Parts: sequence; structure tokens; C-alpha cells
Amino acid sequence: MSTSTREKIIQLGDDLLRRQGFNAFSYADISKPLQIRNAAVHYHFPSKQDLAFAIAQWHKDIFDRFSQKMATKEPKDRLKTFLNFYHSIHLSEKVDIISAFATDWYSLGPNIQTEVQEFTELVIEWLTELIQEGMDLGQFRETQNTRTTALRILSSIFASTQLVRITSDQDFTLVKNSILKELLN
Amino acid sequence: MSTSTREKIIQLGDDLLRRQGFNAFSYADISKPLQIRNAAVHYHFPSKQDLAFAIAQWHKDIFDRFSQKMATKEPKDRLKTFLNFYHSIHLSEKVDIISAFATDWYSLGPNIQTEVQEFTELVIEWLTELIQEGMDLGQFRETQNTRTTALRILSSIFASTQLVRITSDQDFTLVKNSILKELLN
DNA sequence: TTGCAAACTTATTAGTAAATAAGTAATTTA
DNA sequence: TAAATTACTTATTTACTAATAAGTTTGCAA
Repeated sequence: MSTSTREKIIQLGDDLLRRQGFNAFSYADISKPLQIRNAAVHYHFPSKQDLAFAIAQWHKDIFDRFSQKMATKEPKDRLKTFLNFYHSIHLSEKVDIISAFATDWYSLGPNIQTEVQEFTELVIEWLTELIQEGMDLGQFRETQNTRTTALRILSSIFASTQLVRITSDQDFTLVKNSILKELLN
Repeated sequence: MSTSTREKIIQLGDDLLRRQGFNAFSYADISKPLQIRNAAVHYHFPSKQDLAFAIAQWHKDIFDRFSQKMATKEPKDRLKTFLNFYHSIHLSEKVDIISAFATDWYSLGPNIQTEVQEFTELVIEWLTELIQEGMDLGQFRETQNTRTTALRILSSIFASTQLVRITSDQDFTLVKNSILKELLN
């Protein structure tokens, strides 16, 4: 299965968005590595906003597939997979997609903002349910508000992918282990 | 005491950096509101990197004064003031300065990166000491690793200032209260 | 009062940005 | 096999970017 040009543009765009930020990359940064002309990128995504929208949708799709694949696993393992996923992100000098969009929030059109909001709520709800399930099964320590717990886990790993740029990888590991330790019985 | 043009540029630059990101604002965005010419900004800060460096230094100074003023207060109150400070940030649609710099990390020259690293370490150490002191005084619950606790608090509020752009102000309040509740005896 | 430095302005440049129009080749469809 | 659609290319435009050179005003110091 060969990857289409459209798909390649989305993947490279996502990479640049999360490594440098929405306003820090140009169409040339996409066309050059793919060895196509600038206008070819515009053919697939007339405006940069269109590209951003496609990237947001792409992540929604990926997360859908991820959560379906994880559905059968037990909460503890689901959480570990989730945390490891974010650990791998920052090793490639990127931040997570939600932080990336949040950063450039006021550069984004309303349709993209809505898409990102829906995606974010999806992730928060997924985490909230995961925590509730883990508590019901006695795998996780009881917490008052599961959404708050979910938010704090999300916040921690999101910020960590950014903070390790400044401090060190070791700090990310500290945080990750602390989340697990605090939650697990 | 009237504010100098140099100071005004730094303050407006800081505002733009944290609201839109380093690559999303231009010298025109600074010169226009201040009703000066573009070149006047270049007079004070020849390059955009010079401006970013000045903003980093400015925050270091502010934090120095903040921590000196807080030195006499007890840990619990110091923490509350700290959290409220960050709560006020996101109400003005900005993110904290460390997250802002982290986002545009690869657009920054090495001298700025060093400055930001020093500033970040300063804040982490300040928080770590605060937690240790609070534990010693019996005001805070005992935790294994004070640096980890500091990192998690920092991560939570940093990410929250970004996340609330996407979700809601209510989510920030949830996180803030959760931090206090978790730590306080 | 003269001179000189600080704090600007006007004017310009070289480079890059997103975006679009018009043309072309290859593939698909009717 | 003719026509239309897809996936591009070349060429160009408009607008903005950071940055600099050269000139001007203003206030202070010798």
C-alpha cells in the first residue's frame, strides 16, 4: 500500500505543526521534502487552514481506531499504553496535537477550533471512563471527581511533552511514574 | 513614573508572545499600537531574537521580585498566591511564559534557550523548596519526591492555561482546587 | 553655545509568505 | 475513442516579513 501525496502532506504537516508550530512552517517546508511544487500542496489543501483542518480530522480518526483497539484491554494496561504513547511523542521533539493546536488557537478558523474541541472532549471522556472503570474493578485508587483526575493526567503529560524541551527527559519519566503510582493500588 | 518605550515594547511583545506565539506576531504588531515606526522597535531590539531575550530576562526579574516578596509568607499562602497568579493569566487569553517559549523552542537562539532554562529551573526549585517547607511545617501532606510533586503542579497549571482555551474556565478551577486539596492536610 | 549621543523617522531592500491562474500529462469513464 | 476528471507543473501576484541605511529632532553635558 503506497501512501498518497495527500496523506504524505497531512503527515508531514502534522509533524511540522507539532515540532515548530502552525505559524513557523510554510508550504515550502512541505513541498521540498516531498519533491513536489508548492502549488501541488495548494491543490490538495487550498489554504493552510484547510490543511490544519485535515490534520485535526486525521487525529480524530487515529484516536478512534486506537480506542477501538484498546477497548478489550483492562484499564491498567490501557493507561500504560496511553502514557507510553505520549512518552514516545516527545522523544521525536514534537508536542501532542492538542497542545499544538491550543498554542496556535487564535490563528485557527472557527471550523478547526470546533473540530479540535470535539477531539479534546473525546480524549477527556475516554480517560474519564477509563478511570471510572479502573476504580470499579478495584485497580485504581478512589478519587472524588473522575473528570478532574482525567484532566490532571492529561495536563501533566501535555505539559511534560513541552517541559522536557526545556529541562530533561528524566523529568518526563518522573511525572509518568508518579501518575501511575498515585493511581494504582 | 512613565514607562519608557523600551519597557512598553517588552510588555507588548510579552503579551503577543504569550497570546499568539513567537512566529505569529510581527514588528508591525508592536509599532502600530505604540504609534511609533517599525524601525523604532529595531532601534531598541535589532532582531526579534533580541526582543525575545529581553522578555526572558524581564520575567526572570519579575520572578525574583515575586519570590523575595513572598519569602516571609508561609508555604500554604505562597502556593495559593502562585496558583491564583496562573489562574489570572489564562483569563487574559495568554499562556504562561515557559509554555510559550517551549512551544517556539526551535525558533529560539541558544542564548535565549539558556536564559529560559535558567528561569525554569529557578521556578522548579522555588516550588520544590516551598513543598519541602510545607511538609516540614506539617502544612502539606508527605510526598516521596518533592521535585516530582513540583513538576506535576507546574505541569498541571501550565497545561491548564492551554487546555482551557479549548475546553472551559471551569476545568482550570477544577484542577487548581484539586492541587490544593491533594497537597493540603 | 556647541557638540554629541539618545531616540527616533523616512525610505528602502531582499526575502519569504500564501494564494491563484493557466497550462499539461495521465488516467478514468461514458 | 472521445471527453472529462485527477493530479499535478510553471509562472505570477500581492502582501508582508525582518532588517538596515541614512537622515532628523531633542535634550543634556562640557
